[in-house]
Formats: sequence, C-alpha cells, structure tokens
Amino acid sequence: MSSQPPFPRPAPTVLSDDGDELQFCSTCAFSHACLSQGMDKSALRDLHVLVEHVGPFHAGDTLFREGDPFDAIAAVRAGCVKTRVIDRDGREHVLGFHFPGEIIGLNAIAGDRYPCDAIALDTVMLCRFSFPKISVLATRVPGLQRELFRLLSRDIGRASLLAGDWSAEQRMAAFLVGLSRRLAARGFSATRFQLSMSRTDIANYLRLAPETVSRVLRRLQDEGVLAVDRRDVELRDPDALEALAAPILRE
Amino acid sequence: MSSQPPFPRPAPTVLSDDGDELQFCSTCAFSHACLSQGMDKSALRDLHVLVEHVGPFHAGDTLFREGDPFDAIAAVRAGCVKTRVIDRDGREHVLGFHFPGEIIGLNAIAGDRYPCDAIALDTVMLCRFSFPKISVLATRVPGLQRELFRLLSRDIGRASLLAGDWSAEQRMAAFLVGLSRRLAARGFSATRFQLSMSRTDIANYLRLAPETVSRVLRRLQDEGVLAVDRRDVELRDPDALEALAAPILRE
DNA sequence: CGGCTGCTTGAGGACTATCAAATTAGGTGG
DNA sequence: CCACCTAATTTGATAGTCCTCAAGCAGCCG
Repeated sequence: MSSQPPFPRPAPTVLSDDGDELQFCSTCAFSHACLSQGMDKSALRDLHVLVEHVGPFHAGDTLFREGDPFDAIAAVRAGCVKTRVIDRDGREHVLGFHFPGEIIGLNAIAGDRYPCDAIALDTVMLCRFSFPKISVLATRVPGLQRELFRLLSRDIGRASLLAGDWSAEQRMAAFLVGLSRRLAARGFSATRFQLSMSRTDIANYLRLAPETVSRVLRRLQDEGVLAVDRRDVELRDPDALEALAAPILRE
Repeated sequence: MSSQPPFPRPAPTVLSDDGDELQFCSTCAFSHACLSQGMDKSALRDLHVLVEHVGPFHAGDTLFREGDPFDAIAAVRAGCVKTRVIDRDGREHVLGFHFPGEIIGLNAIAGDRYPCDAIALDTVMLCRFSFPKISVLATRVPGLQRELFRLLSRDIGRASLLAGDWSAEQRMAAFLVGLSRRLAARGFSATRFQLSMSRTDIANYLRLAPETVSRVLRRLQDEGVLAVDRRDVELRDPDALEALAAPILRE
C-alpha cells in the first residue's frame, strides 16, 4: 500500500442527493460547523455535491505523501490519521493525530504540494473536498469561507501548543486530556479510550524518548491517575490530569 | 502606554487614492502577494480603500492585548512586533517576532478575541485591515481569498518548526537564519542586522534560558561563525549556520 | 513453538536549567 | 559631562531532567 496515488478513488462515488445522504455526511462535523456559520440548506447541498467519500483505508496505508500535488483537503470520518515528515537524515517527526470530524491537508494550501505524509493508523474513512472547487464555492457562500478561515486559524494556535518547554509529565497529560476532549466531542467516552497510535508515535509527537513515555505512564498509573493496559487507557482522575495539563492548554 | 484600545486610530487617516499612495503601501508586501495571486489593479484599489495606516508606536507599546475583541489583522510596515501570551502563573511565552511585510492577528480569526498580546519592540508602523471588510472583499476577489488562505496555511507550518527537540545551538542557528532570510526578502542585509529583541525574549521564544542564549552566542562567536556586539549581529559563516539549522528548516 | 516487534525497566551520561555573582550598558539628575 | 542607579547581559558552579545504551519481557503471527 505504498505507491498509490493520493486519495485513491474508491468504486465510483455517486452521491445520492436525498436527505439521508446529507444526514450521514453531516457526521463529518464539517457541515455542522458550516451550518453554524450561517450556511443555509441549499449551500450545504452545494457543498455535499463536491464531496467524495473515500475509503476504507487500513492501518499503515498512505493517504497522501509529502510532495504529492495538492488538490484536496479531507475530513476524517472514521479512524485515526497520523501526519508526519521524514527529515533528510531519515528521522520521522510526527506532526499530529487526526480524529473523526477533523480536517487534514490544511497546511498544504500554502504550496501546491502536500508538505507531509498522512498515514492511516487504523481503518479510516474520509470525506474528500477538492480545494479548488471548495474555494470557488466559498466565494459564493460567506459562511463556508468563514468556516475555512476559522479552521485554518485554529490550527495555527494548536501547532504552537506543544512548542513550550514542558516536562514530560505535563506533555503526556496535555496529550491525554486533548485526546479525551476531542473524542468526547464526537460522542465517545471521555474517560476510557484506545490509543490508536504506538508508544513510539506518541513519544515522537511529544518530542520524548519512547522510554520516557513508558516511564511517565507508569508513574501516572502508580499515582492512581491512570489505568493503562496496553493501548487501553482509563482516566481515573481526570482533574489531576487537567491540573497537570493546564499550563499547556492555557486555562 | 498600557490601557489604550487595540489599534488606536491616529489622527484621521485619509487615504489619498492616487498612484503614490498605492505604491507606498505596496511596501507592506501584502499587496504584492495579492497581485501575484491574480488580483487586478481595480481589486487592489478596493483593498487599499479599506486599509488604515496606524502608528507610529514606540518600544513597549501594546498593539492589541489578549482578550481584546478581534476585528482586524494588520501588516507590519516598519519595525518589529512581538506576540506573546502570559500564562496563569504570570510567565511569559513569546510566540513570534514579526517584521515588515508580515501579518499579525491571523491566529485571532478562530475566535472573536485576540488570543495573545502584540507589543512593539521598536518604532512600529502598521497597515490595519478590518477583517469583516476584507472577508467580504475576498468573496468578490478570488485572488485575495487565495492569498489569505495561503498566509493562514503557511503560519500553521511555521508554528510547528521550533516544536522539535533541537539543541540550543540548532535553535539559535535556525532563528538567525530565519531572521536573515526574512530581512533579506525585504531588501535588508542578509549578513548584518540588529536584533530588535532582548536576549530574554530570544531565550523565551527559543524555549531556552537567557544564560544559554548568551553561552551559545559566545560559542558561535568563538568558532568564527558569528560576530556579536550587543544587539548587532554579523553572520560571518552563513553556510555553517545554514548547516546547523538545516534539520529544523527542513532542507 | 520460535521469531519478531513493541513495550518496559535499569544504569550511566549529556545537555541545559537554576542559582549566584560579576560586569556592562543605559538612563537620570546633578 | 560625569556620577550614580537600575536593568540587562555575561560568566561560573551545580544539579536535575531526560536521552542513550543495553537488556529483559510480553504479546502476536506464522
């Protein structure tokens, strides 16, 4: 699964234009946000016409690769996507993890090529939006333009969150609290969830050694804050975690 | 200069509509970029009508403050602007430094308030763009929308640059190389320039202790890479610096 | 069952922060 | 113009956090 074109089309994606289809895709949360930005039903219909549902992808599949020509952003509809770059020395740098409802590809707009790889960590479904088309639509639909500006702007702030010189424990806490909130916002449990990424990926993302991740998790478990069993996590004392993460999350 | 409203208006800013004014303001480089995105002269004129030239501000002046209602982005026309947040423990976190031609306030679009403070480090002049107005214009002028998307997207990538776990020497090299390039792009010398920010600000921005900044600068000077005299810097061996910074700048 | 990969645990060392103090620069008033 | 005061910067000594290296362990799949 390595040299397929970016966002390979599945079997011809014919979008039905009925209420069901609209309702279904609104689970991608992008439409919801657009609605709240003042888009009306007809504009929403225009938006859905230019959506392609792609997937499923499987763990390890590449969704797009650094250097691929940029032509689309995508909303994660199911699963978890890792974005990363490989530097000249062959070292990986994990940029982020993306869950259902979140958009990938926004950092590609500045250039004409994707600046990073996107890799499925489990079974992933996407909603693919042609960027040229959505741009044109955005000129007609102010609510859509506003939502795009909002998404882009929010990612600027997010990117600088982990940039501080926080302790390993604070980073881990912020990571877990962030995960918990994002999953909870999609209707999943806020206190019990699975880590779809490896310890190595977490470590890389948090700029820690894998050994440190392991040690911090053990410490938090010994303190009764967490219960960890392989990739299953239970937040036993969310308040304590929030307190640790507070300076990073700025609250 | 502490409790003035954000972007205080100077004496009534009447913009002449003649060629001179257009030419002058194009030094803010925003217009240049818009032109290259396919905007025509008449659109550019529309853009300039909604610009307010504000300033001068002086070192230490606050341009906007975290929590101020967001209504405008601004292009730095002269001087250097620091953006920062103060966390609950009263500790400062420098988010970035912004030079002529660069835009501040983009990270405020996601909310209705500025998420950080902006502070003049020396004598600063701004071009202020009402965001509601520029948004409306962007729906009519695709080139402007494209440029805004591009600026936002680029900042996402920039924000994650320094997030890695780089050594103090690498961070400092990347900082200096970045400064050199940005200044060179505006026609200033790429090898000799002034640091408009204090050591403490540099340290804070790079997530280092001020003492470490001092030591790294000395080391680089002893190695003949730099010549530092207070806030004057000369890059004596730009290639060596580039080599140090390469993994951070991804080249 | 054996190999493999991913995770955990332990010991030692490197880098940078912290603390303390000397030095220098800049601004102010005489 | 100079002396003084304050803040910024530099320098030195020490300590802490986290990385690196190395080995042991556990789940997963053929």
